[in-house]
Amino acid sequence: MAFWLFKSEPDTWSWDQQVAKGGPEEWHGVRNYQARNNMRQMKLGELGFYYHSNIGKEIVGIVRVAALAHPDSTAFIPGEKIVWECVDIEAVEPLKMPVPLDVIKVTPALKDMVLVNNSRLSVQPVSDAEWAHIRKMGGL
DNA sequence: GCCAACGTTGGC
DNA sequence: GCCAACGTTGGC
Repeated sequence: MAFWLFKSEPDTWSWDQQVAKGGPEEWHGVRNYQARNNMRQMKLGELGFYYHSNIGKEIVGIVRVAALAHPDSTAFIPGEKIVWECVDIEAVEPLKMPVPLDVIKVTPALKDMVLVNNSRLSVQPVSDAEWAHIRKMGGL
């Protein structure tokens, strides 16, 4: 069981919209090979954090992988091979208290998080220890 | 709004 | 295959 982190600009697609969706939603639009490869490794039912970049800059909720990686329907160019893929995710529950980036940065147990060291990667792995730590900080 | 970090593109 | 130029992301 691996853990993940999904980044989204709330301007584009926010946690509230994800919740309002009430079910699985394609995590489309990822155009980065590392992020795609992470999605390919996801298994059904695995959990991830939902992070708001730019506005908020905090982890706000927990999502579940609801469909394995499949071709990204927004990446279709006639005559070209589809290289971009996405999983589907659905909202599970919000953190009772969002965990902001600046707090993560000053927490020694979280100093190796990808979010701290490669903030531009939009789909990231999270270690078991980091997962447990942030859950607790978030009041779950 | 600025800029650092990173990824991609394209000339050689 | 290298690397400079460029575009994008995202924190500040």
